Formats: sequence, C-alpha cells, structure tokens
Amino acid sequence: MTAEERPRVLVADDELGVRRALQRGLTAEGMDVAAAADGPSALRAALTGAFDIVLLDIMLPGMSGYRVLERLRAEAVRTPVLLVSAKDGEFDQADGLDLGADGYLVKPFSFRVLVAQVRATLRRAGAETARHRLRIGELEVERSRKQARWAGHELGLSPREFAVLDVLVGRAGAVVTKDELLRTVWGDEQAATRNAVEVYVGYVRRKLDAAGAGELLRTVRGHGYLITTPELDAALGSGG
Amino acid sequence: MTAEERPRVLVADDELGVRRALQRGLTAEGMDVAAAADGPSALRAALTGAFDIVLLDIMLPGMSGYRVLERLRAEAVRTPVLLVSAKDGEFDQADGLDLGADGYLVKPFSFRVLVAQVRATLRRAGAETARHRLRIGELEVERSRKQARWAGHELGLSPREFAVLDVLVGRAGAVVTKDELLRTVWGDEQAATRNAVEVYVGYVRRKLDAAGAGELLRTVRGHGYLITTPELDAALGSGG
DNA sequence: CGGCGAGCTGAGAGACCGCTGAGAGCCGAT
DNA sequence: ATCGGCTCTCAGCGGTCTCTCAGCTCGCCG
Repeated sequence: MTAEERPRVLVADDELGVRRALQRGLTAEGMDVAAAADGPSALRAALTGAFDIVLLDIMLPGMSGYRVLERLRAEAVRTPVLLVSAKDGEFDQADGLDLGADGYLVKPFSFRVLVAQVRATLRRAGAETARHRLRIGELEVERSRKQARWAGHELGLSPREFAVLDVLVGRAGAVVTKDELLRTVWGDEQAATRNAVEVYVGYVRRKLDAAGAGELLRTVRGHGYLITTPELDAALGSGG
Repeated sequence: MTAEERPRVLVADDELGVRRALQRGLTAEGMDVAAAADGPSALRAALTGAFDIVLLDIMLPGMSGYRVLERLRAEAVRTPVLLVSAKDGEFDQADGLDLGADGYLVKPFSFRVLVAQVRATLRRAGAETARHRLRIGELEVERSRKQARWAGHELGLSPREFAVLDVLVGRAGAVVTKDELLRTVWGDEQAATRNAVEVYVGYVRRKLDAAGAGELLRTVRGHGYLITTPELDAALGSGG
C-alpha cells in the first residue's frame, strides 16, 4: 500500500457553505474531496468504499447521519467515519460511537482540530481497513484477496489485469489517463508503452463483458478511462 | 471478531476520586482495571503492553500525559490511548491526536460517553489482537503446542511447515505473498529464496491432502497463497 | 467525403511463475 | 560412525502471463 497518496474524503453536510469551505480547506491540505448534500446520496457514495474517510453531519435531509452510519456498518463498509454535529449532548456522542463512528466533532470546530482529527483517524486506520473492499454497482473489488467479482461471479483476472481494474475502481468517478495507469501499474520506469494499457483494458473489458458488466468500463476519447456510477457522479460533480 | 474477553484498562489520573470512580464503573462494565497515579508509573505500566487501552490524563505529576504518550509511541507500543483533560483548548486536542492518541475526552465527561469511547476504541483495535487457537473450518491450529489438526487428525508438521501454516491461517481470507512469508517465517535477513516458500507450501499441502483437506490452501498466481472457507467468504462478503 | 489520429484487437514470442524430484548439508540421536 | 529427519538449493517442466506488432475500426475534422 503506497503510503502517502492523496486521501479521498467524503464530506456530507447540508449547508453549501460548509461543503465549500471544507472542500477548499481539505484540498489545500492535499486531499481529494467529494461532497454530498443529503443522507441518501451520502450513503450511496460511501457504500462504494472509494473513500478513505467520511465526514458525516448528523442532521442531514432525507436520512440522518446516524442512520447513514448504521447502514454503512450493516453493509460491512468499514471506512472511518467522523460524525459532525451542532449538538453537544452526551447522548448523541455515545450513540454515535456505539454505532461504529471513529470520532466526533462538535460544531463550531476549528479547522485545525478538524484536520488533526482527520489525519489521526487516517493514520490509525492506515491502509488496512480503509478502502479494503470497493464496490461500484455490482462490481466488488477485494484487495486483500486480489479478487474481483461482478454480481458475485469471480472474474478471474491476472495480476496485471487486477492491478489495472484496481486503479480504475480506486479512482472511480474520475477519468484515469493512460500515462497515469502506466505510472501506477507498470511503475515509474515505464518499461511498457501506452498500447500495453489499451491491451490490458481490453482484457479486463472482455472479462467484465463475459460476466455481464457491459458498459462499466468506458473510454473517454483523448483522455483515458472511466469507471463510475450515478451516485459518484453526483458526489464528485457537484462541487458543493 | 473474537468473543468478548475482559478488556484490560489502565487508568492514569492523579486524583484518587477519579481513579476509584473509574475503577468501580469500568469493572461493573466487565473490564479489568489497573490504575496509576503519576506519569512515570503510568508509562512503566503501559510499556508492558499488557493493556488493551489506556485512559491517560494529561496533567499528571512527574511526567505529562503528552510525554507519556510520546514515549509510548516512540517505543513502538501501539496500545490505544484515550487522552483525558480538563482543558478544552483546540491546540491541546490537535497536538494530542498528532502524537498518536486514539481519542480525546474533556472533563467533566459523563460516564456513558466514556464507556462508549472505550468500547468504540476497543472495537476498532480489537480485530488485531492476538489469538491462541485458530479454527478454519475443520482445521485447528494450536500455537502454544505447535500443533495443527484437520478434523481432529494431527498433521505432524515440522517447525518450518507449522510456521508457514500458522501465518497463512492467521491471515485467513487474505492473500499472503511469498515475500511476506519470507519475512515473517524466515526472518528479515531473508537467508532463503522464494523457492523455499514454494517448497514448504508444497510440503504443507501434501500433508493437508493426506488428511483430507484438499483445496484448502490455494495459490493465487502472481500474488501469493490464500486459505479460506465458504464460511469465511460469507462472513467477509456480507456480515462483517 | 476523405484523411488522420486515437483506440481496439488477434497473433505470437519470450519471459516468467509455480511446482516438483533429487539431493546436498546440517544436526541430534543412537 | 551411522542414521534419520529437517532445511534448503537446484534444475527442469508445463503452463500462464506479459507485451509488442501490425492491421483494423471508428469518430472527428476539414
């Protein structure tokens, strides 16, 4: 597990100002930030497992932060979650921690405390729990087992193929260029050419097709490749 | 996770009343509690690694909680630490988390919040605690006796073979690479080559086969070896 | 409509991976 | 000294995987 990549943070808050501020601030701290404005979309985005940490406001429209957290844990998603609340009642805090939260922040919090919390939580979780299992729709990528499944059906990828899919899924919702794939999968020496990437994406595609995942891995002509879901589009697209 | 044993808690606080109260309360919650009244003795106790969690007051005679924590981490002791303080300044909190604390409590805290924090932290750390007797389906590995059995039938492994199986079983459900096995079984000097790992996995396999455990130890080409069972797959795949 | 460049793919060579049998070296027990 | 068990290396074998090449398709632009 590469040590210091850019951590991916999901911010779930109903106030546009908060989302904007956190997005700007955390980006400046070297993190990739996605945002969700309501409970259901926060849950959908978090369920993909594509994030290293979730900042979850408790009072969200559609579905409370508590219930989002509860559902997440019920689905065996172990992404670290920091609960954020304007309340400071002890009951809230105890309930949140019992539900499997990894920390608690009370509004108004200082940005410095927030960053320290996020960093500490990321450090604690390390590479082990975070983004251990990724889910994009029916696609499941289990890193500890080097296994990829579509609708429960094992794809049987070779190591290279798995590495390619892993990178794409890890950056789900964003276009990944061929050069990026070359760098991360083939290494910085870049022994291989870009065509190798095309060939391997082709292999992965064939196996996805065979399992029934037709249009999942898309080509964005002139830019690279993209794996996404509507949920992620929403979170990553709306800048706040 | 493993069945709930009694967690061992170290309480470091200079006020006798607080120590008494926590001792009584946490014991009633099913935990074993030890207490330290000053920094140096807290450090000495924590350095033993015999605790599952440390409640560390920041203002301690002889040595501040910060420095205790710092020394602990410097000595590579990773026991979870909850910092406790009367202060609520943001700087304290940020510093503590940066030093490697696992949580923060501000006095006066309610007992309910404390217990929730402790539980949450234990739960988080819990997965990695050592286990003595491992069971993977019909396979039983008894570490203290260096014995492995399949369906009650002793396998008769040599020390090396046992060590290999032990690592694999300890990581059941995840792929273990040959280099990882080399490091953990053969030691960091890596006197042996990767082929030695292949040879020993072969030996272990033969003995497992002889006992009737055919497909247990699988090869994941290009990645390493994997021991798993349908039950484990199910647990990791949904319930966690 | 024609041309260009981007991307896709079938074929194939060679490298690489993992397994195995044989056996050398080492050690403790007899 | 001899034996047997354990550890580990070596060489060789299938078999798979990786990656290049060349030809092809397709979308885009003028």
